[in-house]
Order: sequence, then structure tokens, then C-alpha cells
Amino acid sequence: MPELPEVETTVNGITPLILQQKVTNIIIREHQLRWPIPNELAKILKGKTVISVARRAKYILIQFKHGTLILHLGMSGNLRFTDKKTQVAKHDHVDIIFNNTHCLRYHDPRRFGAILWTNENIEQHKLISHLGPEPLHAQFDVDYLYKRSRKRTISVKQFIMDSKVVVGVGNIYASESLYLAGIKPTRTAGGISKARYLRLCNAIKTVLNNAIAQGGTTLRDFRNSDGKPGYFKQKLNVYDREGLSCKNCTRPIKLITQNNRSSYYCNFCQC
DNA sequence: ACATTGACCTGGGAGC
DNA sequence: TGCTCCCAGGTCAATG
Repeated sequence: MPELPEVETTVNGITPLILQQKVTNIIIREHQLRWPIPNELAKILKGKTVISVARRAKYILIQFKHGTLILHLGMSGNLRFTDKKTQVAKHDHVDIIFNNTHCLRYHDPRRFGAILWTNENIEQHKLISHLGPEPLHAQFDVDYLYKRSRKRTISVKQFIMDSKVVVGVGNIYASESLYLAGIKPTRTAGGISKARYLRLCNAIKTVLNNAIAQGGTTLRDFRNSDGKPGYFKQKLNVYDREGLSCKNCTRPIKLITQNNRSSYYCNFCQC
């Protein structure tokens, strides 16, 4: 479910609600996510105050004085802020309770997500240290992308989805960015010109910014922290549109499989 | 260093 | 209705 815009939407939604608020308890109903949730989490966080909330790649980082709570939503996760008395639903695995009244409720049917604690410098953390630049930061530019791509033999779609190259470009927005840039997803990363990487770099930024402005994409079950869906789906040009008409040339959108993931593109507008 | 594949899970939809 | 099969927004770990 969540790509960068969905995580950004979630962070923007929860930040004003939990900033400077005190954790009074944590309830863990299911420990087994991608990795086990640490047993001592309640002990670690009880009585502690949130000092900042941030996003790095698709990780949500809730910072306390003595360390950082790392959350990942995996494929199917969401975080909602609600009254702690709200009826608990299936797959509501964790409640982080604030001021004994409200809670952040972590819901993740497939349990590919994660909730971890660290007291080391977050940039040094094993899950964070190897990550490439943020796509919306200035250092992610055409020079960087072009240089990193040289001699790479993988497809350009796999290349931009590699988190060591750039973070936050998942399966939906990879297809959308390549469409906007006019580049076929099967092209070899190392064989694409600098001029085309300029288009691609700009396309990635444009697509992600637009999706954030729309509150992310809801295909099936994404909900932001208020429980509302995202509205970017209406703006998708190729993803999930197999056989439908290309919005530019009216030819049917194609679906292919690359490394066991779906890729959608227009065979005429992208080359 | 790079490329490829399997693994982790549940639920929804298609097809029979 | 119910069974089986396939697919899904992520990404780490193991293997060549």
C-alpha cells in the first residue's frame, strides 16, 4: 500500500497530534511483524514525550530524548489516531497511548511492516544507513542519477526502485514517473542519455509532489491518519490501467512483468 | 559490487 | 456457496 506520498501524508497527519505529547502506555496484541516488536517497548516509552516526528524513505521516525521509534507500514499498514476506546478491529496490532485518552493505532493485515526501537544515531541504523537520497531533496538531481546509472545492466524501472539509488519510489510511482518522462520501463539503466535522465528526475519529483498534494493513492485499503483515503488514484496515467486508453495518444496501456512486479506503460508514448 | 530469487503474511477477486 | 489459484502498494537476506 504505502509509498512515499502515503507515508508523508501519514506523518503530516499525526505530527500535530502527538508532538510534545506523553506516552502513557503501549498495548501490543501481535508481536510478530516483519521482525518481532521489542518486548520492553512499553517500559522504554512510558512517561516519555515525543520531541519530533519525521520521515526517512518510507520509515516513520518518532523521536524521543533517549532514542527513536522506527515504524514501517510494509505493504498493507496504516496508522490512525483515535480515541483509545474505539473498537479494536482485526489486525489492529499495536496501540501507542497518549495522555491516557487517545492512541496511535497500528493496523497491518499482512504484517510486512515493522516497529523497532533504537537509541543509536538514526542515520547509523542498519535499516537507514545504506539508503540513497530523498527524491525531493536537491541532491537528487540529474548528475547524480546519470552517474549512478552508468554500467548498470538492470532495467531503468528496477534502477529507480532501488533504495540505494533513491528512496521512496515504489511500484506505482515508478510506472507513473517513467510515463511522464516518456521512457519505456524495460530500457537498460546504463544506456539512457543524460537528457533523458533529466526528464526522469523531474518526473519523479513532479509525480511524488502531486501525489502528496492529493493525500496519496488509495487503490484498495490505504487510509490516512483520519481514516480518509487518498485521492491520487484519479490522476494515475498508467498504473492499474491495463487495456485502458492512454490519456495522451488513446492507444491501450500495456501491462508486463518485470522481476515479478507489474509494470504499466504506453508503447507509443514511451520509448 | 551487482543481479536475481525467495521469503515473510493475509485478503480479495477470478474462475470453476 | 465454496474451493483453488493468483495477485497485491515493500525490502531484506541469501545466493551466484
